[in-house]
Amino acid sequence: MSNASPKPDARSKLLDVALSMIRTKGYSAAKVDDLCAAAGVTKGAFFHHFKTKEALGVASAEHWSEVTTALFAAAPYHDHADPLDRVLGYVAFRKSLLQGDVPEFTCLVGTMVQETYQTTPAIRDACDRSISAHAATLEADIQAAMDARNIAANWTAQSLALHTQAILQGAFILAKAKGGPQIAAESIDHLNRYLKLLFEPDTYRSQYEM
Amino acid sequence: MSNASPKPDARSKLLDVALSMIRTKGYSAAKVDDLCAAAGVTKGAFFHHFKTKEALGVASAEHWSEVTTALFAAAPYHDHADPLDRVLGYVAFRKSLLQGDVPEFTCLVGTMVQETYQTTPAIRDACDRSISAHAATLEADIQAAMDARNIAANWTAQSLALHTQAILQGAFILAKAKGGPQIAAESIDHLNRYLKLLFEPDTYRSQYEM
DNA sequence: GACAACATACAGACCAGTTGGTATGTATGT
DNA sequence: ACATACATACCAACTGGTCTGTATGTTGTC
Repeated sequence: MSNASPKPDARSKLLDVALSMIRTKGYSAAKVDDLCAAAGVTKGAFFHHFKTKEALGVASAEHWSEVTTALFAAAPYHDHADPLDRVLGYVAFRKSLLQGDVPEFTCLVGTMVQETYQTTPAIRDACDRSISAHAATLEADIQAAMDARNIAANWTAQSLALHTQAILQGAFILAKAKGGPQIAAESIDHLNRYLKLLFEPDTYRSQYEM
Repeated sequence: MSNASPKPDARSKLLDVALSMIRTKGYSAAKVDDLCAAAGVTKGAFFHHFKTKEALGVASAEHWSEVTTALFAAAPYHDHADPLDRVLGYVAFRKSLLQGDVPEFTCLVGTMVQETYQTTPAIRDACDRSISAHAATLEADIQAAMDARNIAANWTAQSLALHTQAILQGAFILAKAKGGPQIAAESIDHLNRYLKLLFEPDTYRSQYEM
């Protein structure tokens, strides 16, 4: 999967174009000819690198994972000493990503899984791996925050990590329906509020007087 | 829109089939021929009732609104005297709907808007109307709950109502990725917890000892 | 000269939409 | 009571374009 090939050409151009086009039009509507034209390559090149269109779907999800993993690994919120600050920093970072047009900040795998979960198990599984791996990076900080505060709850760090992903995915759907990121930002604010209520209810309530 | 015609045939069969097939495969992958075969009608009938496939998409969203409006109007949670109980009852009702296979409990318009928001404004707008109208029914109870408890917050009833919809839409995406409703149910549990923390923090905390 | 990385052209299936019909009912006039 | 005109609902076959995938050729590199 991870190759140090020094000449990124047709394959990576196709993958980059796929990330953009599938987020814009969806997987089914992103036709092979469209992808080739947008990438500036021919169909021969496409089927040289990908056995089928489905294989491109799987590879796109894996490429998405690599791109986003690098993005989040480089983000500054990891520097906080307190794990809760890292969790809240993650949420703030997600909010800061809501820039540009809707296709630019929405999630490839969340889009793709909706079209493929019943018909194309290979793509669904690739999307699941991408979401779950990302949530796992957050789960570690959530668990550390729970341990640091001796929180004994009837929910798990994993379920909360996945819940944050659900909120983000749902926020993207609303942003698509409403044509802009504002409603998504408000949903992320609610997520931030929930996390503070869970981990620091007293501080939060005195701060906001509810 | 609402007609009391006593013999609706091909048109309503096509709409019912569309709700099911689009939720299963998505809008693009639901081909006109597939829809006709599943509905037991011919293509001539299809294009007699719908000028284009896009028109079917719009009509499907409107049909979805009618079906779901009736479902929620008949649900028992409206009977509670306390508006907060109605809100929490709504959430519990949503959780109780997570039955059967994934295509049976997921949302048509949330699925469809992801494929159409950039390419087909008429469908995107129909999806937005469906989501927003549903959220508005919840917003009234949220506002009443805020008034009843004199809650002065830096969030609005509308943003919270839409946030619940975001969580549900995102929960559906996770259910699709993971192949079952369990993770969606856990996300709805988090939503329930958030609402209790917002509206009844003291009761909630003594109850669950966090 | 073997192999990878392309390009070109095309096959065969698929697909949205059209055409030209039929069956049935209904409004109107006489 | 019946004829004419018209509207609605539907059907089967077809059209022209689109789509994924293939077959074959070319070029650069080790």
